[in-house]
Amino acid sequence: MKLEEAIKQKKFGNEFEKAVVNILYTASWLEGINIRRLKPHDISPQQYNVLRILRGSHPNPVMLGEITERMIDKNSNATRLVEKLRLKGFLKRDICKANRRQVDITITQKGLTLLDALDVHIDEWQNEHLKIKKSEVQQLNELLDKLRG
Amino acid sequence: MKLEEAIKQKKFGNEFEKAVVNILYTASWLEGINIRRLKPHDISPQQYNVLRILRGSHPNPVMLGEITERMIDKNSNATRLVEKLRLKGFLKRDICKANRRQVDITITQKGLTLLDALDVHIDEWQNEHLKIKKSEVQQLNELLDKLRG
DNA sequence: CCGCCACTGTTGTAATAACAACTATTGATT
DNA sequence: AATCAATAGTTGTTATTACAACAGTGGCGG
Repeated sequence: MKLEEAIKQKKFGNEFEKAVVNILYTASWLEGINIRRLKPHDISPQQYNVLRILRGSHPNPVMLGEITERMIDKNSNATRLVEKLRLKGFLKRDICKANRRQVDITITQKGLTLLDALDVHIDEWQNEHLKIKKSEVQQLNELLDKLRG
Repeated sequence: MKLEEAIKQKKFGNEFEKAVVNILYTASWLEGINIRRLKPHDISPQQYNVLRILRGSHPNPVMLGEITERMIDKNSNATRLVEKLRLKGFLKRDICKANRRQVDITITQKGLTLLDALDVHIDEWQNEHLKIKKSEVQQLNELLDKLRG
């Protein structure tokens, strides 16, 4: 759907302004879809993001600060996200013996199983919601990378 | 900057997954820049969004529900955003006489002045942060519109 | 009219974000 | 070894979000 219809705005100051609104709107739209996808599993998009970072370096642990650096939304508070996931049994937390300031986080089997379950329908999910061809989506990725400089 | 560097992730399941992350990351990045731009004026991005909607139909009022429909982030609670802006004197609220369920919102001169002040440096702001050519940004807008279906 | 349902906003709440101040640990310097 | 700055996380606080329940108003069929 055209952005103009989605937010019922006829015109924008210029294409750049429109792009800013378009990105923010599309992100909010995706976030909503994502929340509904994750809700049955009782995790938030940020918690999902943490688990995926952990899976990426499994079986090696990731220190807390690195989680923050690698999160999509850097404003999330990794300490509290990790604690919530720990309570649900999706990861474990260990104080690093070599450097006791540091906290090593490792995803558990339960966490891996959850991610696997979420992966199963990922293709359908993409086909259902992302109405764009593969060549176009590549181009989109390039443009977004370029925009950020 | 390439997304892979920004979030230190080497590879993605496919280009679609990467696009989702890329859009969310870029939106979070833009949101951060926007917060810093608006902070000196003591308003949030959502409050800014409301004021711009109101300016769009000024001098005609906009009913509360229409504000919600037209907001970038539909999850914001328009009642409370409007109340905050009213307390700062940027808009006025009137119960519609023809239909007393309805609340008509109108931007005030003070609100218009604030938006004008924010408009002044908008071109510089775009040039400083959005590292992309006009033809490309048009393409980006088309791709985002298409992606949402 | 009366009852009912759809419409328009409001309010309550628990969870989360935003931001800053704080503690603990380490390494470097003298 | 004592001091100091830098590093790594934690905690506190206020504001905002997400979601749902609620209340008032208007329109319409009987």
